[in-house]
Amino acid sequence: MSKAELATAYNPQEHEQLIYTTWEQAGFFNPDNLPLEHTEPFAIMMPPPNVTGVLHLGHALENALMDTMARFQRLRGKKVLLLPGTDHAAVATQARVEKNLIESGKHTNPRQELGREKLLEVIREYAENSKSHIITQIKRMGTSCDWDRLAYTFDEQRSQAVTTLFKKMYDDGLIYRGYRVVNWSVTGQSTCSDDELEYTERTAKMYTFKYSKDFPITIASTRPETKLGDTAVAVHPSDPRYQQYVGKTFTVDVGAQKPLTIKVIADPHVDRLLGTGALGVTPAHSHIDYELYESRKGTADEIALTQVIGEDGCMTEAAGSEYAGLTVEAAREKFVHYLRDNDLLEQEEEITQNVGTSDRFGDIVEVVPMTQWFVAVNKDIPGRNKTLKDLLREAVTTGHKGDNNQKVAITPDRFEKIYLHWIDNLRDWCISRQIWWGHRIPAWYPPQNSSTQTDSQPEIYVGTQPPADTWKQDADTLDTWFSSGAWTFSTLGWPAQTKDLTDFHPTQWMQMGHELVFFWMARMILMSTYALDQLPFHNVYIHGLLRDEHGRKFSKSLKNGIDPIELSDKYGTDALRMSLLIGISPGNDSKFYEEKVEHWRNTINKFWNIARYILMNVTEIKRIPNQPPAQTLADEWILAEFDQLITDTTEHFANYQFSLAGEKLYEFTWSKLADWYIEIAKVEKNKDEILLFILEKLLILWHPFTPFVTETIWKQFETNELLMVQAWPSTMHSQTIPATFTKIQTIITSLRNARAQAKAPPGKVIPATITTQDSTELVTNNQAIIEQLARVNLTISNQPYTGQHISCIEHDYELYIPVTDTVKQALDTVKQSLQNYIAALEKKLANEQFVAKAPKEVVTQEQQKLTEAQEKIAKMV
RNA sequence: GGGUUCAUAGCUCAGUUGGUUAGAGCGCAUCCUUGACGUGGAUGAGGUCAGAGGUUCGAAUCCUCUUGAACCCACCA
Repeated sequence: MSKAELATAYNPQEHEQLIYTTWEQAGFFNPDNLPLEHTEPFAIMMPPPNVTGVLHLGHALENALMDTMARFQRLRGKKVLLLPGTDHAAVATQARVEKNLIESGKHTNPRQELGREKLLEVIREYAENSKSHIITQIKRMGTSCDWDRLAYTFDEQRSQAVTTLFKKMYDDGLIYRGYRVVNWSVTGQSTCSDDELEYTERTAKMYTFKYSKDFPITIASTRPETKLGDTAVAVHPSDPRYQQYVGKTFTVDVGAQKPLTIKVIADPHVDRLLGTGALGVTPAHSHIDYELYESRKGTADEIALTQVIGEDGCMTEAAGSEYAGLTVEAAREKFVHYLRDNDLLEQEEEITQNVGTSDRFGDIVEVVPMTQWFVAVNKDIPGRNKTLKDLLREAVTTGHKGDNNQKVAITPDRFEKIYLHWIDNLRDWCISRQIWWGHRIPAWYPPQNSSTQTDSQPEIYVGTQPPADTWKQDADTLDTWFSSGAWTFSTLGWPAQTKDLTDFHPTQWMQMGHELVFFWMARMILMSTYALDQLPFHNVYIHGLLRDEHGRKFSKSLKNGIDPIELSDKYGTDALRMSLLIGISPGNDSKFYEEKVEHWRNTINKFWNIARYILMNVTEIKRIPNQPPAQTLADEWILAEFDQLITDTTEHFANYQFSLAGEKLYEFTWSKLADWYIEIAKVEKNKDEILLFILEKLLILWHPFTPFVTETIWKQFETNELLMVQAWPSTMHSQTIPATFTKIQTIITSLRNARAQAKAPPGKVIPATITTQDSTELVTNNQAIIEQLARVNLTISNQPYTGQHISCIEHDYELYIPVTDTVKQALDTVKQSLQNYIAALEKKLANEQFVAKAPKEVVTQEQQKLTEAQEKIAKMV
C-alpha cells in the first residue's frame, strides 16, 4: 500500500457530501442489504419532524442521538433499521400557512376567501417544499436512515392505517360521536385536546356575589358572565351551612331577559374550605361542572345545561337578549355592573390564575359543549376486560398483559411517575378538529340528516367509502396525534401483516423530547397495545431541551435560533454532533453555544492528525486483525488502556450514556494515545503494528459519534469495505494497566514541572539525576523515554545523592535537577500539602471505627497511601 | 395545592451503585515556530461541591429542612 497523503488539517467540507453519497450507494442504510451476519433486528423510528418549516438544533440533537445509536448497533452486528419520516402536523401546519397568508397581506381570512380545496392545495405545496428541505437537512446530519422506507404521516399508506385504526376502534365502541364540552379555540375555529393547551399566568378578578337578593347562597367566580349559564349550585353534602337548601330549586332574576333556574345539589367533590364553600355550576362551560351534570343525567338529581357562549366567542341568545352577541369581556363588564348596582357584589379581589391557551392559535380557549368525536379511555375493550387506560398503565408497570418482559423502560425513570400521573387525570380524548389539513374523519351521514347534528343518534357509517354517493362525509379532520400514535407500525406496512412488521415490531429504541411524553409516547403505547397487542418499543430515551447560552429557549420571537446547517458548514457535522451529545444527561435541558462546536472541531482535527502521523510514518498501511504483542512497557500500557476503552465505550453506549462514552474516547485519544504513546513511539520506534491496530479499532469506536471523519480516514486502508459495517472490537479482558508505567509518567511530569519552575528553556537539555534504594531497572529500561520527553540528560544511581541539587520525590525515586530559588519555594509548597495529606490519613487510620467497619481493601488502600506519602516526605526533609 | 429537576473552579458542565489529595472544556497566567497537528505543545493558578442539620467508620453522592432557579400537573369555585 502507498503512503498516506493527507492534508495537514481536516476539512469536513471536502469529504462529507462524498462520504454520504458513498454510504447511500452502498445501500447499508436499508437493513435488507446488510451482510448476512447482521441477523438480530434493531429498529428505531425517527420522530417525524413537522412539515412546518426547517430543522432546528433540537432536530440536530435528535438526529445525532438516533444515528449514534443506530451506527453503534450496526457495528455490533445488528440488523439496524432507522426509519425516517415527516409529519403533516395538522393544526400546526394549517395555522402556520394561514398566518403566512395573512402576514403576506394576500388574505385576511384564508379559509373564507380560498375555500377548502384551494387552501388545502396551498398547504400541500408548502408541506411538500418543507419536506424536501427537511430531508436534505437530515442527510447533512449524516443520519444513516433507510430512505427506501421513507414515510409521511399523511401519505396513502399511513392514511389507510389511520382509517383502519379508526374503524377498528369505532367498531369496538372505543370511538364515539357525542355531545360533550370541549376546548374551543375561537381564533382557530377548532377544538383542541387537553394536552394542546398551554397554561399562561395572568391576573384576574375574583368576584364574590349572590345571583339575587333572595338567593341564600354566595358564590365566587373569575368569569361572572358564564354564571348566566348556571343551572345549579353545588355544596358539600355535610356542610351545615347549606344543608337546608340541598334539593331545592330556586328561580332567580339576574337582571337578564330570562330568570335562572338553580338547583342546589350536594357533591362530595366540593371543598368546603375553598371560596364560599359553594360552587356555581355551569355545565356548558366548565369541564368539572360538566361532569357534575353528566353524572346526574337520568337521575332524580338531574340538572340542566345552558350554553351561553357560542362558537364565535360571543354570548348566545340563551344568555338573554341583553347579552346576546356581546363578547365575553363586554358581557362580564355588564354583568358585574348589574351586580354592583344591585348591591349583590360582596367582594372583588385581584388574583393570579392560569388560563389555558391554544398552543397553535394562541387565544384563550373557551369551554363549550359540542358534538365531536372522542376516544373513550375508561371503557372496556371488547373481549379484553381492560380499558385503554389499563393498557397505558400496564405497559410501564406490570408489563403488557402482565408480562414483565414486555415493559417499556423509560430513561430516566422519573418520567414513569409523570406518565402515570397523567393517565390518572386523563379524560376522553377529543379527536375531531374543524381545520381542513389532516386525515378526514372516515364517517358518512345519509343526506337527510346532514343538518340536524344535535340529534342524539344520527345514522352513521364508518369506513373508507360511503355506502352510497349521496352520503356526506364528516367535515372534520383528525387530531394529528391520532396518526402519530400509529407511527411505530403504520411505518411498517400495517394493517397488512408484512415481514417488516414481524421483523421490526416492537421497535427497540425510541428517543424524544420530554414535551412529547404525553402527546406522543403515551399515544403510541395506547395505539400499539390496542391495535397490535404489542408494545411500540422496549426503550424510550427522553432528552432535554436545548437552550441558548443564557438558558432561554430557542424561539423565533427571541431571534436566538442557530441554524444547524450553518454550524455544519463552518465546523463540520461531526463536530456539531459531538457538541450536541457531550455534556448532556437524559431528561435534563442543556445549554448550547458555538464555542462547544469549535472545541470539537479542534478535537476532530487532532484525531485527523493522529491518523495522519501514523499513516505517514508506518512503512506499510495495512489492517492488523489481532492484537500485536507488546515489546515494551509502554506497549503493554497502551494496549491495556485500549482494551479498557473498548469495555467502557461499549458499556456506556449500551446504557445510553453517550456523554460518558464520548469523554472516554476523547481522553484516550488525546491524553493517552497522542500525548504519551505517540511521543514514546518516536523514541522507541518500530511500533507500526500496534499503532495501526489501535488506529483501525479506534476509528470504529469513534464512528457512531463522528461518522464522516472516521470513514474518510478509513479510506486510507484501501479496502473495498466501508467502515460503517465493520465489526465492533471485542476486548481481551485479561490485561491490567501496568502501574509501573504510571511511575514513568509521573517522573516525566515531575521533571518537566521542576524544569518549568527552574525556568529552564523548554528546548534545552539539562542534567538530572535519579536515585533509588530499590532496583534501577525500571528507570534504566525507560531511560530513553524519560530523557526525550523531559528533555534531560539522565544519571541513574542507587547510591544516595550528595551534590548541590534540589530534589523532588516520586514513588520510590528521588529526582535531582540543578538548584534554584524558585524550585526551593515550589518544593516547600509541595511539602506543606503533603504534610496536610499525611495528617488527614493518620487521623482516618487512628479511628478505630474506620479500621473495624470499613471494608478491608479500603483500609489497606489508605494504609498504603500513608506509607507512600511518609516515605516521600522523609526523603524530602 | 401536588409533583419533578437543578444548584460542583470566572463561564458551560461531567462525576454510574457513598471510599480520588473532587475532574473536563473554554477562559486565565508563564513559556515554546522540537518537520502529525498553533484547530498545536509544556507547566500552573483557581473549588469549605448553595446553606443548616442528620444517617454512616466514611457524604458532592443517601435522608430532613432552608434558600434560590427552571419545569410539569390539577375540577384555585
